[in-house]
Amino acid sequence: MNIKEAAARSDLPPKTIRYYEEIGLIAPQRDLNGYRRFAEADLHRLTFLSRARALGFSIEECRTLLALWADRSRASADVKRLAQGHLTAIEAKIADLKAMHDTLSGLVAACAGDGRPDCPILHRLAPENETQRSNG
Amino acid sequence: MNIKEAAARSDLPPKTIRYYEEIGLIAPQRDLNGYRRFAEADLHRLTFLSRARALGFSIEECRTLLALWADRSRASADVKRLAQGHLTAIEAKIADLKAMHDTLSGLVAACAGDGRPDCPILHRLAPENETQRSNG
DNA sequence: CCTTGACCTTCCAGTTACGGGAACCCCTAT
DNA sequence: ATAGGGGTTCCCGTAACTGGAAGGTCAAGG
Repeated sequence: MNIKEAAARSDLPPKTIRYYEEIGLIAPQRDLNGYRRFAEADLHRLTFLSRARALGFSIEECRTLLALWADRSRASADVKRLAQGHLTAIEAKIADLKAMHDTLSGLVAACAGDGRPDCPILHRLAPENETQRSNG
Repeated sequence: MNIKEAAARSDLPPKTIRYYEEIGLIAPQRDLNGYRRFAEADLHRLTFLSRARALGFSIEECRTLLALWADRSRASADVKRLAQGHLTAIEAKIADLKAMHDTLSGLVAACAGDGRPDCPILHRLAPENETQRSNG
């Protein structure tokens, strides 16, 4: 199949597929006219990549996962370690975002949001009031 | 003060401060020797930026916030709208990350993590099993 | 045979918000 | 004079693509 069908079936944009070839994640054959020809095996790799990316794995993590997937003698411990590391990173990001969210939602709630200039959000950001900070 | 002290007092790296000048967020004076000279007003802007960035506002949002802060006749509604938009974006990111987290933590828990090759994580990513997917 | 339109190709630039490092200048103390 | 610890500019690299330009290919229609 050509790139457009591979894109549709893997749920990845053609541009992304070309990029994945460029960085060596896939290596489809070429037709005489230069068009990429995707075999089922290529499509499987693309689908694998699509799902791994959807779970937030980085490209380099995906590269490792692909290698582990291809290695019939892999240890599941290696996969688990990688996934656990990613999971921990996700948890850290969530914690960061939740802290921002808590602070910001309080400020938004406290802001009148009318035509007057007084605003607790700006007040919180302004460096005059060093004392009443609690977070940030 | 010189850049190092401004950096220490605003809790921003010198590189970041130079970058902020380059993109027009600050405009410190220069000494005859070419060194940047930071007045208190510059430091206030840097501190404001430091806090806004810590709350996750993008550079362009910070630019707007600085303008609103400087505008004594602003409407708090404008600030609130911007903050609310950012808050919504944060909530969307948290939701995405939580979805990843839920899927991934289930898979990690299900993986034996021993020397055997069988692995539910890879199984979930592999495109053979189209049916038993529940989340992607 | 020619054209149109939908494909495909490569290549280059831009995105976000900086960080690293080179090459070089300035200032103070010894 | 020299050593060190400032400062400066400039350029490259990051992650993972996306957009767009310039141009080749292919099937269908007139």
